[in-house]
Amino acid sequence: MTKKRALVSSQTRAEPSPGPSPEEEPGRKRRRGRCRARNEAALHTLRKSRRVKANDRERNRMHNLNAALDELRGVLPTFPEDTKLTKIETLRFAYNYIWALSETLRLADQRLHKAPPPPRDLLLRPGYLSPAAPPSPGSDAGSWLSTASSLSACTSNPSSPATSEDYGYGPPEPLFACHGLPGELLRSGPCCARYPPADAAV
DNA sequence: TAGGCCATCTGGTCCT
DNA sequence: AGGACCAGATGGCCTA
Repeated sequence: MTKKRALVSSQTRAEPSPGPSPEEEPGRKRRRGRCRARNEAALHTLRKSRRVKANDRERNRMHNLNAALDELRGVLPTFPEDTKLTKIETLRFAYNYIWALSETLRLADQRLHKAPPPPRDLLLRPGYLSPAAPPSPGSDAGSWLSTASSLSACTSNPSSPATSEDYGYGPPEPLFACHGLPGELLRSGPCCARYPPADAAV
């Protein structure tokens, strides 16, 4: 494993602390030079040990970060279940997933308050819940609903970001496409994050 | 073999 | 001063 290998290497790679040179001789000037050499050696070992500590902390920090990322993976539905999303996929998918969940809540809330339900044929339209353009947080769903007809279900590829925008704060990629009602979205939509089912297109 | 993903190291910067 | 955070560099592993 890379991790173990690197761990070992970081431990073994530590250079032996430079001791006093063998050709040291007694004498005043020599002694001063020896002091300097010792100071430098001490400084060197000090720096070295600080670096090693810093490396250790950094490694630990990244492990914590990865653990958090794993937890996030754990709550994201994928298909097959043991699919491991990459880091970037996990983050972008989580973004979309949260958006989809809140959109579902909003729709449910609308219905609860007797708002006219969206036409069923619209709900059943392929890609209804797969915003190709932006589920930007707080945005109105209407904007992307209008583009729904141009979407194809489960065709996006999250692992190949197309533009530099993908890494910025621009609209997220459509990591999944959903076919059907919001409930179905929650159950099966995001499974398309990585392996779009071939029969997903309705 | 090229490209993607990842872990680690490292030096710089900011904060406490 | 020391720790946290960050971004660039490097090298290994895996897959198409």
